[in-house]
Amino acid sequence: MSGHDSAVSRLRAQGYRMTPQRLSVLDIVARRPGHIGADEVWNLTREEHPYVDLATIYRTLQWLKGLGVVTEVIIGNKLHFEMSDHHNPHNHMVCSVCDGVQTLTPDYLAEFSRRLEQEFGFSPNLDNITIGGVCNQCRAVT
Amino acid sequence: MSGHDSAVSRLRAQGYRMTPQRLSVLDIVARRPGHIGADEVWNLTREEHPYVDLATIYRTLQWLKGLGVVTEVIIGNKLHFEMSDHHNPHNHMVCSVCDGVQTLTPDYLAEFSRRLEQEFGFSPNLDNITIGGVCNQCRAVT
DNA sequence: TTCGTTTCCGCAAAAATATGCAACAACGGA
DNA sequence: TCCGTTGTTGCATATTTTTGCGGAAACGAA
Repeated sequence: MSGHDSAVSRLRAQGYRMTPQRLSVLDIVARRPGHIGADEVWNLTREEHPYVDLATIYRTLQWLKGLGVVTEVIIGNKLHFEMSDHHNPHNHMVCSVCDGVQTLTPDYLAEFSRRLEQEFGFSPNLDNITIGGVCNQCRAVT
Repeated sequence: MSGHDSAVSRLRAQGYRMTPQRLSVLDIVARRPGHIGADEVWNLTREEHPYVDLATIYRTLQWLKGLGVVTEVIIGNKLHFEMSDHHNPHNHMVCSVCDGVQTLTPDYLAEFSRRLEQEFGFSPNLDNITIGGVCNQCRAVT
């Protein structure tokens, strides 16, 4: 059993049905160090359950994202996912040149977030935010 | 002539070819107060040029975005665009409940941006960033 | 004004993601 | 263990956005 057992029991406790599809998706995302694309999740899932539909993958991933179990990272024009680590929460900086990903503790965004809340009453959800830009190396190449 | 003349001459000066399609897209986005969806740009463009292809709309919009002429706003799962106003630059907060949009001066992001640059050598591009979350009213309804 | 170069566009198709609906199956209760 | 309820899935299809390619057109040069 991989490190997503607690997530599974929590979801079950919340009344969600843990289907083989969902378990498989969770397992695959948890196994992967770093992020994984939706298409790749599908391919890997089908090795175990050849019948799963791609729509189910997308639905499951969005569902897990909404529950805070996985985090979405936008790389190029594609969605990637990784397990949310609530002990080590982080955001992502994605280089638009090399598609490289660096992580960032949410401390960097805390002040910003607090001000939006205070000054506008707007509750930002920054969990899945991806910061685009150009990384050090790619900028140097120019 | 609408307020995008300067943009047109600047683009022309930079050596880009100003085709009727591009002029039309620019005109439509400039005319619209606030943001407009890609599909709607297409519909309006076709009233003048019935033959334009949707692909051209997307290509043109991405091109203008890259040049800083228009700003992208992600609303729900759709892309919207508006003229960049360099005298009054702003970002967007989009409510995930009501899809309402509020604007935000980039001052709020300046400190954050500066730190990414200094501490990671990462140059974020925050021009087109959209902050998701829940607005005051929608939170109250709960 | 015509010509040549080079960018841009229309078309077709693909890629990526989302959704409606009927059939199915998870899980608590009998 | 079996059943019924109700949340989920598979399937088909829609929607949104992107891309490759060959022909068309913009714009500077002659």
